[in-house]
Amino acid sequence: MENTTLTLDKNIIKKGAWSKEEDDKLRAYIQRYGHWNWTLLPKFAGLSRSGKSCRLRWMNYLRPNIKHGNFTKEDDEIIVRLHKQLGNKWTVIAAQLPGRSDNEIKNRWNTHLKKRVEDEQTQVLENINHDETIKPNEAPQGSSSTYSSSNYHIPSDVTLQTYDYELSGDFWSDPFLVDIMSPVDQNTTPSDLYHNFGFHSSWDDMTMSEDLSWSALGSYSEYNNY
DNA sequence: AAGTTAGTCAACCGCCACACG
DNA sequence: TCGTGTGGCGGTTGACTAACT
Repeated sequence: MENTTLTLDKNIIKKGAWSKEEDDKLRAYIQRYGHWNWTLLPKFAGLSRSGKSCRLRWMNYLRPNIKHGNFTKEDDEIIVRLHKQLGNKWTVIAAQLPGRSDNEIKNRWNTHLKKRVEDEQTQVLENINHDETIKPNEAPQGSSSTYSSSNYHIPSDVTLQTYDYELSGDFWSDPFLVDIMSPVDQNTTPSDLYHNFGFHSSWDDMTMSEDLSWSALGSYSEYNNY
């Protein structure tokens, strides 16, 4: 008897960039049948891709209402704030930015925001050291030439907490350092935030109906008869 | 114009959690 | 309880492109 199992032949699994034809096949299949099983889907859709690859392509680029690029300042602000609170919980952060995929947000952080935050951190640290060393009531009288490099030191009792403050609400004018280093509520866990944000997956709406399931199974039969 | 470097981002990989038999 | 399959997540890679020399 002929083997009709759906084990994917790893020798024909395609990798790399997706072509327009592949996108069209995947989009058309999911719009008609839903993504009832990512592992089997590529077979039925006529794609030589892994289920994971199909899922990633759909989630990041093909699903309806997905946005690409053109991050606004507000988008960046949300990402930075949530990353400060949650860390690398990209899917949770993405849930707060409709139309954005976790992958895109992760890229946004890694290529733009991370460096920006680090630069701001460095700048604020330098300012802290400077302010602690040169206090107006302690500054030496006379010309600035009386300063020597030995005047600059990092006070042993200076901690980041000393400079804690509440953000004014404007990401583009607020320094990052303290806000990053000392969360507003130390008792808040990522789990708390996860639930407090009312996180839900937009994919709940994409759950396949029973009818579609049967349609897909019909497709399965067609496949096996092929 | 050609070569090099840096930045960007799509896609893959490995791991983990969960469901199910 | 254990083994297996699947979906999902985050880290990382590598191809591509723009900027620079």
